[in-house]
Amino acid sequence: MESGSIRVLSRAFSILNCLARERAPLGVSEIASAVDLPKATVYRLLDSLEGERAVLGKGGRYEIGPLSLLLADAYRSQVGFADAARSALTTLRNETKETVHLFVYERGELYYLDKLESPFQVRMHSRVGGRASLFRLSAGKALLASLSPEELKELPETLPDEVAAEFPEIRARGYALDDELNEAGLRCVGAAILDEKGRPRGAVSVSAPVYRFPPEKVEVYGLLVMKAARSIREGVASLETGSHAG
Amino acid sequence: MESGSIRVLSRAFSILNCLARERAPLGVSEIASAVDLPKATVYRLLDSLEGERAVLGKGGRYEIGPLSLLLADAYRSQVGFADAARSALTTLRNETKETVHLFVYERGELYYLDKLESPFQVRMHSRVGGRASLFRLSAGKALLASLSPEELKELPETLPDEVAAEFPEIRARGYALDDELNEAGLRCVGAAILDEKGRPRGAVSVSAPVYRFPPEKVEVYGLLVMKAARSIREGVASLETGSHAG
DNA sequence: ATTGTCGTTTCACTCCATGGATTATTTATC
DNA sequence: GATAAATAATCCATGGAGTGAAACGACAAT
Repeated sequence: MESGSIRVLSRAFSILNCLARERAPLGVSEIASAVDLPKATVYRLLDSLEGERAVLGKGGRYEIGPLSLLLADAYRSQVGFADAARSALTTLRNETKETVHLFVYERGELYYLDKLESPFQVRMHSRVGGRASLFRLSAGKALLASLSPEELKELPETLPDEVAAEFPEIRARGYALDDELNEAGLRCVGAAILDEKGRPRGAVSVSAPVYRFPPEKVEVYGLLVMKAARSIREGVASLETGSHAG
Repeated sequence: MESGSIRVLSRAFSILNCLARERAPLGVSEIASAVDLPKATVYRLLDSLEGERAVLGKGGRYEIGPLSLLLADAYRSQVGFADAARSALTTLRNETKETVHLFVYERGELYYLDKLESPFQVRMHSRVGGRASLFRLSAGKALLASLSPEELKELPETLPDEVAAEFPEIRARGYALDDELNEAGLRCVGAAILDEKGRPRGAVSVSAPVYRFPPEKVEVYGLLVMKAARSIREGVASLETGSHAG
């Protein structure tokens, strides 16, 4: 249990997280057993959440409600580069014809902010809004390589040595490479999005199955990813530490 | 006060709504006065919300957190046509070079689901996730025109006669027109997105200032909007009443 | 008809959120 | 750099608000 956590709230959010995971309308009993709470309690919480439009009740079945859109839109505008990144991502996807990801870095953690799928149908089970690994993804490693030593020490998890060993190479190239580290048969390159002070705010990456992503393409895609990262930074009026929305 | 509403929850969500409105980091005191609650209470709620990643605390200032992304992504996938619509929206925007909106219809209410801005810089103060008027927007009227008489009676608000009077025309054309009704100097056309049973699930619209949207273009844009609505429907594997995500 | 399941409602109990007061910390002013 | 003002963070006695077992009603399957 966290330090200051109001029980009703953590319960309510565990229901929301449950609904977000399932992505399908669930009944009260299903939810109750999933979050391990009495039916009556879950029912009351759902009722209350529905009043806030955080969930949507459809004849006894519940799902995530439209309030989420409002909040996510606000979050995106706070991040600052989310909107500006859309066109850069589109370009990158069109240039590579592969799946591209946008990440945002918040308080030592990396989150999927957006993605554009490859036109080829290949499963990539990344989920927008989910937490991403700083150590296993190319985007994460590219981001870490641009942190100061002090910032590296403040990370929630300790930095593995083998990741730190890659930093000189990443800094020299400008992008990070991930060779089937995260997932077998998948290769990706990622670059950090830096603000005006050189601090990382997020990252971009291109991922593809190795059979479409041979070693000789690494350099090509690497440069494209860097170009995208740069254009995202430049496309934003201000990427100051306290970026406000217009 | 709603029927079954847990006080802590409605307070927590009023804080989230407040942060979403402001779109800038706020201090505890600012929030407390905005939502009219004691500072200590707001502080505790923020602390708890931060633990859930629903808000993000940055040195005494708080903003919406990344959990919103996860929830919104789930909501989009539940809606079913949100992802499929992206490419149809892009096409529509490129064809018209004007701002296009995507709406979702839920329980008698219309919500902004997505938008693509015109390359021309004209302010259109729509906010993704916000509620949209069923009676004043072309998209709303197009949607209403495709509802059955029984469904029309179940609407949260009573249908104005002048709106109902437009239905025959809208049904004949296949799209609805809004002549500066919603906002002076703004014209838009909208079409409903129907599922396999002919029930409306959402709508698409094109909006432009009248000086770029003369009467002779209404028919052209109207047909394009209809084409987009149709392609969104067809782009979705299943738009059944209980649409699940893959 | 019967049984089982699930959503909904009830209500007495008690636990937990409450908020005024206090302290710590940061920011502004001279 | 000392003082003051504002704000964030902490504490704790209190009672009202959330709790959940149980009962009810609706529906489906057998």
